[in-house]
Amino acid sequence: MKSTMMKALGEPNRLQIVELLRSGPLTVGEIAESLEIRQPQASKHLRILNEAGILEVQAVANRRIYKLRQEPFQELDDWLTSFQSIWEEKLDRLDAYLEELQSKKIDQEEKS
Amino acid sequence: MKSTMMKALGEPNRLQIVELLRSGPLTVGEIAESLEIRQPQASKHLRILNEAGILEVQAVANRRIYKLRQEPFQELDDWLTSFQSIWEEKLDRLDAYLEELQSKKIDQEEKS
DNA sequence: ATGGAATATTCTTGTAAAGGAATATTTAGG
DNA sequence: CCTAAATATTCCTTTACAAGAATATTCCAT
Repeated sequence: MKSTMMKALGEPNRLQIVELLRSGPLTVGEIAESLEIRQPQASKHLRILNEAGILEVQAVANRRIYKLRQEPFQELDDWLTSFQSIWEEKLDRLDAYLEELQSKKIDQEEKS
Repeated sequence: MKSTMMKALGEPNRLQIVELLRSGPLTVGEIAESLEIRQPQASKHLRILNEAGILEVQAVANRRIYKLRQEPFQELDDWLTSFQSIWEEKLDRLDAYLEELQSKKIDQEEKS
């Protein structure tokens, strides 16, 4: 679900992790060091991002290499694109809406 | 900040409000009714969305008409677009990364 | 001015989420 | 086997957040 992804990215450290991973895959330790947070917190944040479908892991010996998955970002982008088309059409129809309210009010007055 | 917007949209009701407002401006009461939540909760969620810069209000007599603002969505879209270019380049360079790790390991062995 | 409708705010309470410290797990190397 | 490194997990405490109920505010019509 989109709101799961949003929620995951709503935490500043996690958004920073995503920014970091834009430059390529990284290990937990590298991420923790970059963000200046402790390793367990890094692991926890990575877990949440992973469970939200934003990341994927590859185990290499001792290490875990995390990288971004493309799909969720693609999906989000599609969603936003679907906004663009509507933008001019419906969004700024405040005038129309006000008139609508106005006519409802008149109806109501006619009844009384 | 982007994470503020994400955080705001990370709450399911609030994301639904945004979906609703895609069809045009609405009053608090209409939103509450649509989402089947109580008016005070609707007001609270709208407040958070508003403070995140996602909405704007127009007072008309008794009512408050909320509508989407374009800018934050545009900004988010730009961010996502900036992902696309990086996508093929750096993201899937796991091979390269592994080799890098490998060479570091060799360095280390040379020292001992 | 009074009452009612629409909305916002406050207060409280339950629950989730984040950080810290400690501990468990896995893996490679000796 | 034993140790050290990298990572994950658990437990605890504190903070943040959402829903509910009640109340305040604003505005219009009478």
